[in-house]
Amino acid sequence: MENTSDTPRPESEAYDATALQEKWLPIWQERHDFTAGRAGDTRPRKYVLDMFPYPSGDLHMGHAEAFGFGDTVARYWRHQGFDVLHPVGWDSFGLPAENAAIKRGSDPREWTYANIDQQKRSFQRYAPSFDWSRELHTSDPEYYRWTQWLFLELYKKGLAYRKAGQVNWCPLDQTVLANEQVVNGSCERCGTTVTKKSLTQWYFRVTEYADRLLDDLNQLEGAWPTKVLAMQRNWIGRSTGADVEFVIEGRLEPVTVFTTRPDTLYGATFMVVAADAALAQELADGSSAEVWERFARYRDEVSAASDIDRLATDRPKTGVFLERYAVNPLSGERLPIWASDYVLADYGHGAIMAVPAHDQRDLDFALAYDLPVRVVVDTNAPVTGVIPIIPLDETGDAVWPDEVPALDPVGTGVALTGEGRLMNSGPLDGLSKLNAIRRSIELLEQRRVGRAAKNFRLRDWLISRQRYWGTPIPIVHCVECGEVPVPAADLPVKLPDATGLDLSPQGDSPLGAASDWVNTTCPTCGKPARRDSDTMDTFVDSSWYYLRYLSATDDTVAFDIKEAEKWAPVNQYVGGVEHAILHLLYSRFITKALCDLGYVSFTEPFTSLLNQGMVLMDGAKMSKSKGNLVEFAAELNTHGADALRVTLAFAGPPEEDIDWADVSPTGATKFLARAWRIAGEVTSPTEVEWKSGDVRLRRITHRLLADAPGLVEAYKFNVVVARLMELVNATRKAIDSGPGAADAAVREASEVTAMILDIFAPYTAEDMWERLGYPPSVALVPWRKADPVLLVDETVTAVVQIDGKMRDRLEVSPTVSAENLEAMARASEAVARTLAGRDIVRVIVRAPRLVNIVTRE
RNA sequence: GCCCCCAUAGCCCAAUCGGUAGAGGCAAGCGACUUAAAAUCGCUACAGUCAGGGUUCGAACCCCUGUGGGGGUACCA
Repeated sequence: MENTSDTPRPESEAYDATALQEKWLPIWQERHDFTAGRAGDTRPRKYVLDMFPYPSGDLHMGHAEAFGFGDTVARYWRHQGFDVLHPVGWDSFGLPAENAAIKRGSDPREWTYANIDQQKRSFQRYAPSFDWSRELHTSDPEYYRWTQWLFLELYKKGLAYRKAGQVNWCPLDQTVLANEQVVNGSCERCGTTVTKKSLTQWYFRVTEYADRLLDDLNQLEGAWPTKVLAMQRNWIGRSTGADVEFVIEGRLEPVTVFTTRPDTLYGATFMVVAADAALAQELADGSSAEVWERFARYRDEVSAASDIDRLATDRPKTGVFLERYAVNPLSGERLPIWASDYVLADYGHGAIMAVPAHDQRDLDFALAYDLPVRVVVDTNAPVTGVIPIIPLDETGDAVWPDEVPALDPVGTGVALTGEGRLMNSGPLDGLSKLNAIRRSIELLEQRRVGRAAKNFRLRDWLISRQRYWGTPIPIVHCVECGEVPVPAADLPVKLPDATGLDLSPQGDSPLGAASDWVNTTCPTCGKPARRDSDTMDTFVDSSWYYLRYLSATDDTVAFDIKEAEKWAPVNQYVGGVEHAILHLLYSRFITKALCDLGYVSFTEPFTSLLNQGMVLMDGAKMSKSKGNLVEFAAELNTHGADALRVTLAFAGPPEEDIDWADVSPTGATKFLARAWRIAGEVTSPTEVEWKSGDVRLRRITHRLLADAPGLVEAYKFNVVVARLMELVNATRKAIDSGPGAADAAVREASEVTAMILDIFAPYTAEDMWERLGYPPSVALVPWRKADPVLLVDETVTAVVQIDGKMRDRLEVSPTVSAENLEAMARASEAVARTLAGRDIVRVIVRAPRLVNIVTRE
């Protein structure tokens, strides 16, 4: 290869991004520099992971951003001397492939793998430093075999089970929908209003881990975005209170209700059961024929009601009186029982005690049906430890209200939910809310009619899908033996060929029609049996993929425990906030389950998380229909990978959205060209003595070497790019109007530019490195140590303030003493002038930066 | 309704611990080079930090209230 560093290029030489890509890509593909975990490698390890892409169409700008950031982190750690595992794969099962197949009458496999080919080619040009030897596809039998293994492990532990339940149902597509496929109460595909249907489905028992999933979030504080932590906490939604048993007249078994306010038990004036719960039906069955009929009508209305109706929280409350009664376990009071849809069948026990005075929903219901309302907490009474907020007037005096608000929820229509003192509550009278909660639970426990309890918003994870393109559930249904797990030796249960199968939705999994496949023999008794024809939610595939990368080519285990010890958990996870709840929660759950099963020794899969923002265009999410789509391929062709990556990194903090209309890829190209040109202008030899170089330029170089690690680790990529621009500008100046191109500091600056630029713009950096006289690859160059001597300036500017206002500046030594600095400040002419006629009260000195003289007139 | 985040030049964004409001870019203007243009190089201008209050010697930064924007969630007892 021609060495260009000693022959200055003509001025007209142009930076050509495309040429650099074509030059270096084949060389890199030969070198495999990013293979991680080579035998004998003793470097410390880092695992940097991007959320793997779903292969639909080509890569888009969102991919460009996320994978750009992930690669910046990966390359950075490599420069810092780590053996970095940075793998990539494909989340290649899923509905879009199936939809495309139905539309064209083709095989989802073909569509998927064709897209993967295209995305892979784009990726290679974009040049993230992936270890391609670990590439995986969740739709490969060699992958989903281990997803099936995972299912069976959970099954053995009782964490995978089948139950009948209400599921989202699209009446047009005749299929079950995942929660995330229901958008505003409509099917995301056809727009039909989604209804509920009762079906027997497979679930993972996530709720068993609810406490740990919630509590362990504290470990991630500071390492995950606060927003994601908040979303997970809300989603899990733990609430504490009590289970209270109510005897039902004419029924043997008491009914248990959950409440967070057992203190208000004496204020309960009726009971409500969920209209779609079995209990409601049972109570109606035991009532008069008239009630039974009214209830049946109401129940049918409710089940036909769409999610759209349910979404309207302000719609009037409805319900049916069942003409049955419950007995309050503390007061002995007789409470009428109603059925209503504002009580949810699958939360708590599907029944509540209604305290209309202190719960807004109960109050709304009571007002709608003219039910009694009894206040049992005096929210005007002062409570120790609770500071009442009294408004202040302009002079700072307290403004006491003319009259205390009346305790009248019926009149105001507003329930009293605040702090207060108990009243009308027998043994609880006079207690504060908190103490009354405690006391009421004691009373319930003494009388064996209740106990402290907690409940979660989180529900078990429904994993069955009536789809073809997913991981088959490895269970055989036998008339004799029931559910029988497929023996490990028979895995994988491979998907049958799609040809000849009707993939269009008809309410059953298409696999059920593949008679050669579905009909089998029972592994236990050998009699004819049927395979489970559902496939798993693709979130199961992605819940453990980070472990498969560690043993991607091992066909004996899902992942090697020793490899997991070495690499996992993931040090840096990068991906979109759209997965803030589902994927991350599922992955956390699976990790905890695998920990309990003894396969891993950690409980959290991703120790730190970066959520990149979205790439917008003209303030809006990009879409073809809006006509504001920025095509990744087109941008890549026009500007090249480096300029694209620099543009995205430079646009702002990575977690914030980027409006493509606000940024300038041509600006990025200009910067890259300047940096690259300088590398060609350097005339000093590679073995030049750094110390001989221009100190001013060296200071800038070394400050960047010192600051960049902290900036990268704080995800301030935009600042690092800005600082690189500053360095390049300074180098340019040194060449043109300073010590000139032959100065050692110019070479040093250019080498450091190339080394750091590699984390954003690998092609340009690699070519600079060559122009500077070195062989590839700049990606493997160790981070150069900043010289501490160069980090200290000869002089610093000290600011002299009087009463906080800047009055003078002094050039002082960075080691100036507080006494000297104060004396210099007092000696300043500008200071003396301002100080005339004022008494000095205090002097605050923060050497060497600041003196503040505080005065009094 | 509840929860979370954000607000700094025309625009995108910086500002380690509370200590000089400006690092960088875009757009703009001027100049050098050029027969000219592009490219390149150089120079210039532009805000007092959304509003109001508080704490402090000192606030873009901490606290309170409000406004505007974005996101999450939705009858969870």
